Amino acid sequence: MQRTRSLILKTAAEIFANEGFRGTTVRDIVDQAGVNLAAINYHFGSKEGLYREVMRNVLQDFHAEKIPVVDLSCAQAPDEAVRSVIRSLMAKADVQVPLAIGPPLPFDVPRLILQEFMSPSGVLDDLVDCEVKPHMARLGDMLVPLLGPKATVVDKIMVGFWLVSQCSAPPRAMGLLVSEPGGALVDLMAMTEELALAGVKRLAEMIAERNAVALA
Amino acid sequence: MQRTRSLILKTAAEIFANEGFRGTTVRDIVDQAGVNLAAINYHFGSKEGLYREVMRNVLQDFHAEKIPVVDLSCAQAPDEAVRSVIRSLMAKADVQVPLAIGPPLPFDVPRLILQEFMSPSGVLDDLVDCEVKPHMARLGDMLVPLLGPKATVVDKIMVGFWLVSQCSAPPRAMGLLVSEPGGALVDLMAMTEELALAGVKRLAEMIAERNAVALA
DNA sequence: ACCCGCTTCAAACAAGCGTCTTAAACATAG
DNA sequence: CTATGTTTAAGACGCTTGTTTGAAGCGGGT
Repeated sequence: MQRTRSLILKTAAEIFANEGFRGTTVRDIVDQAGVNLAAINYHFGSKEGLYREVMRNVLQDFHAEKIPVVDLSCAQAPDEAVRSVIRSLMAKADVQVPLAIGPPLPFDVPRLILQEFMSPSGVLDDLVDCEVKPHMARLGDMLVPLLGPKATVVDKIMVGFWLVSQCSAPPRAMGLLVSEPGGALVDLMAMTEELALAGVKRLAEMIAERNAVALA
Repeated sequence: MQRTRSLILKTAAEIFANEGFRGTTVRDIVDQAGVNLAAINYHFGSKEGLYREVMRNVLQDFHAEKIPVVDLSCAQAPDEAVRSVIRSLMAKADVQVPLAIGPPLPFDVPRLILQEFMSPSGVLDDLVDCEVKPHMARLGDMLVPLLGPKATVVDKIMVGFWLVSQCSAPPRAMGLLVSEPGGALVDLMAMTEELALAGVKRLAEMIAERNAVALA
């Protein structure tokens, strides 16, 4: 039975996203998951092993859910495709957004990734090249008509990284105000979507422009 | 002589910005600062007290260095004023940028703040209203011509928060690629500046627009 | 029934954490 | 000089951390 295993994975992803790798304790995880303390080391070898597995799963879901958008709509309506991805990236358990593709992930994926960006654990150093970057490049693929034919893989990865950071940090920062009376509540997500869309298009333009002059 | 005290403050700010509050140990700080372990509790009472003091100092420098820009240039050339602030915000010890105003702070201020955004320590909960938000509002003041006369304090704070997050998360995320051959090295900061400028103006427009319809 | 591999459990482990204590050196001002 | 405020030193305090242990529980096959 792997019920305990998946329970740990689900709970750990949530807490890792909230507290980061170092800020999370294995006892927090097992308490919230309602499993035994030793289960983590039994199933994943160590806290690091669990973190690796969480990231692997996240990126897999990431991959599976985001890719369909690319092919179907980048021909005519790239804006709406990008918007779908942005909404997906912003999907969070306690801030539900209507999604164009697939069910929302039960935790804040970009936050999980951004936690790793902000204070790298060092655990994923050997995984980032073969796991993380390819998935980010997929996000950049969507903007290939904007990036131009000379876009490198690095360009696409950069766009993906930018997009992920964009969908987590700004809404989190601004979200600290929603408790205020008169604060922008419902339009926070809409604003983020608008800004991310405009920004990612502008970023793509700048990259395309740079590649053009580099060519000459 | 309070040499030890200021040495601790300087070193702590750096490590807090890199590792976050929880990821930082007092022994890391005293080792790197070359001072005695008991010095932290002597001068600041506790690790939390040190963290509070670091944040207080950061926000003061913040205040002192950013405000002059507002008055002198928001009349004719708000773009350049915003750019100055953006460059200041991006200032980092190991990524020097030419600054329009004042010397660069010796550590990554927006990163320090964003660390707190991403996984709140709970230490600053009582300070955020009377310390953090006013300073963020100052950043929003700069865009008052764009925000319109109906802009609330909350609007300005939101713009400030957005700007801070914008100057740390995206360049950090994209910066993970600069080691790659063919990656965008020098233009990373320029791109961030461009995107942050365009974004903050767009954000201000959206807020002004919302306030306009709320009025009607 | 039995044994078997897989899983769960409470308890304990060593190491690291923030903090506190006591002591002695050092500086500076009155 | 004395007196007061800093700084260093070394050690220990509980507590939390990630990890390990050995026994107990479980389910299926012969």
